[in-house]
Amino acid sequence: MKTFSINYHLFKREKEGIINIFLKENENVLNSFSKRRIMFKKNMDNRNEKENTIRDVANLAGVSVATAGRVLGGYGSASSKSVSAVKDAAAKLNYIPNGIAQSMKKKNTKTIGLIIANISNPYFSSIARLVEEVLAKEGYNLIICNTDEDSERELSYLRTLYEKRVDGLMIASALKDSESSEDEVLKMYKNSIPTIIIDREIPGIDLPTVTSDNFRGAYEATTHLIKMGHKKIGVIGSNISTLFRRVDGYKQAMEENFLTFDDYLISNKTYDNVSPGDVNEGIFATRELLKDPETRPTAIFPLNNLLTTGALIAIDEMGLRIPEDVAIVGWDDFDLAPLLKPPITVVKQSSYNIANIATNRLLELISNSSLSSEADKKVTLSTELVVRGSCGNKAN
Amino acid sequence: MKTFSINYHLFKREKEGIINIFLKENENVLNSFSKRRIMFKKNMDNRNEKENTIRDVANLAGVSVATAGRVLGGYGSASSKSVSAVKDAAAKLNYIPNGIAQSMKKKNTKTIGLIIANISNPYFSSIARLVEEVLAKEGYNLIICNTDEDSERELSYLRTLYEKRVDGLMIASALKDSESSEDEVLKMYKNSIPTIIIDREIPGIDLPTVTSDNFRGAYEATTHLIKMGHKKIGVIGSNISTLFRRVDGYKQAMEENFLTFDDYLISNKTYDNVSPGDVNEGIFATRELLKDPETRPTAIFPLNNLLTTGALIAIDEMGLRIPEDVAIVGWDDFDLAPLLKPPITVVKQSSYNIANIATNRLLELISNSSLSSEADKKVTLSTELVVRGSCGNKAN
DNA sequence: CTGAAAGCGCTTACAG
DNA sequence: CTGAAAGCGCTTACAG
Repeated sequence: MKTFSINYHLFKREKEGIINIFLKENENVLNSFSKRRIMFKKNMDNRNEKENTIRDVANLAGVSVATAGRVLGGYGSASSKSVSAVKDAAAKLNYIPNGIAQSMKKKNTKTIGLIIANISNPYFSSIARLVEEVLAKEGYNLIICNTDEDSERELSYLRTLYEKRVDGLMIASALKDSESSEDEVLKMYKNSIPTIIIDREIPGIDLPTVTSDNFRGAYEATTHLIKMGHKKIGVIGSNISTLFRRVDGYKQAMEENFLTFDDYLISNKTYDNVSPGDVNEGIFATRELLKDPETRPTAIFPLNNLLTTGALIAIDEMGLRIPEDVAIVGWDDFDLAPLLKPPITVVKQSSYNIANIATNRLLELISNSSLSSEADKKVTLSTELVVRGSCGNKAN
Repeated sequence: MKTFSINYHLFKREKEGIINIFLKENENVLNSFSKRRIMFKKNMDNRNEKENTIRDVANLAGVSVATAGRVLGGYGSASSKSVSAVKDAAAKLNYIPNGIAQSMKKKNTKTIGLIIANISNPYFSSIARLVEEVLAKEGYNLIICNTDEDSERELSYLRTLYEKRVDGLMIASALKDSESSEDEVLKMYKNSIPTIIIDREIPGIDLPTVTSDNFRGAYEATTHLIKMGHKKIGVIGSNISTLFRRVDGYKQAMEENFLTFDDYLISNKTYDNVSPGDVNEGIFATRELLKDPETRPTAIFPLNNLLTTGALIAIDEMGLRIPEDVAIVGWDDFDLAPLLKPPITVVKQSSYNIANIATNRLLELISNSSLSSEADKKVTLSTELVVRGSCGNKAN
């Protein structure tokens, strides 16, 4: 029995059909594994063969690689004769430059990473939409990473994005307040990639930030409920740093109005297989909060959009009436809010502004390595309380 | 007045502070433009300086670059002594490999491109969510591109993604039926990047496809409305290829029931500054369709989720009652559908299944260069009519 | 197990 | 205006 030594150069000669002949001749001797490896190599080689490089273009145009590069890349100058020869050749070969090689030399990738909890959350998806739109105009592409509020995953994404040498990073961090001061985390963020933090600050990390005024938004919503005569108000929201700020706003409003709040009114439990702040958390938490007619709050305030959806589902399920049995203020406005019976009062934050400001600052950071006005390194956008009909009025 | 020739080597000596001295000495002579250029160069050099390469790791570990690569990349073998020396060195230098250079050699980028109409459309965002999740487990990142149903933008994205040498492509194409046979388009799609078409077929392009059964979904919904006694049924949806299929399903159902449909019942107008199939199109089209009590249909069927939202908004605005004044079947289920008064009947398609099947096939395509079963190259998933209360019953 | 060297496909400083 | 050559940071076939 013969042995076969299939070396690299043999593969290279695939053009001349050598591998095919080789395969035919020895069909029964080769085991299927090595056959598969050879086929794979063939496929790869085929793929590569199709790919014309700038060298092919230069050859066909009868100029040097340098000149071809100058014409195609628009850098340096070339005679009009060279220009047309190269352009013709490129068109004929259907040449598409290799951006990887370009990135290698130019030290940029024209790619930005966006790290968020969950792209199917309308709040994040509308941010992503706008970020992508502004970025696309400047020639950047967007890589999207879903953390599901898991900081492990966030760190793993960060590492991958660094490896890919993205030109910039926009992060709605899953890091909890306690985690953010760890050394390793800091190291990741402090690496030299221009970074903008959105949606929530990362305590202890000094980077440009664009957030809503979470504290004030929650404070105003709670104050509104109090004005409408509610004294026992429940909030829903677990382990996300934004929500901590909102809970603080709630507490402040309660205290200022001399209202006490028992612990059970602040629902911040996490549930198995439910990521923090998700619809199901809203459903489960609302059920628990409202199940006992004796102790239940007269109003609830789910602290983000998905929790709001969950709360509405649970309330409907339980057959409770809004606002007679329980009033509600939601977080984030949504198209159908005015159509529900009754229409839902919400705290509205502008994903449009967050995305726009953050993206423009990121672009500024990328081109200048610094922000023009250090003064407003932290941008806080005010929220708006949109009063509709879901809070009732127990005051009159 | 002196002239300055600041050459490359001078920049390289920035470490020794030469540029800083140079800048100080000539502060008033340099115009701000050249100062900025010098600062930029400095910044770039600084950035690069920080970046440790595998060469630095090898030097520190006292081994060759090849050995360092073998240890860090996990290919080939190395002595345990080398392994620990290299690992220590890498950790000490906070070494993060350059994925660009790796891609250059390995001919892959571990990146997939997803081309969709609009990531802020819940249908697409839930697809994106799932695609990203499956992909992330296999070590791929996802670049997201919003076309807004504009085929020009789609082609431009395609080109960029080819330049970036993504390993695979998933496309819900904005191409209209008429455009898809153009030569240039075909050329783009026929390039050697593994590609899966989702959501809608591209006529004339023979690539693996995963779609819902749009025809049948619309046929069933229309049939349901007819069974409920509706004879004058309007549909809403403009220039998107999926919607053409749905219109066909509607027509078929109407014809089978010997119902005539005037042209005005098929609302397919486009509006300025409104991308096809968007909420505003739903609002505008519904207003027109329902404005005249004499001619208005007794039921409407908006052909996608955003159009459905728009229709609901318009109906509410006009003060019409569902289903007494107008019945409605929506496309795509949504969390709040059961909570509206009345609950909305919808055609439900499974973004979960589309995303899952499409992603797994793409991964298969990437690793095998072909699909195992050519037979089911085109996968069509059935839809489900979820009957709630928005269709009334004129039949009794 | 290991190192020297080639090469991936570009860009660019240098020298005509 | 143009070409030869170096180099970006890796991987890998080859030869010890």
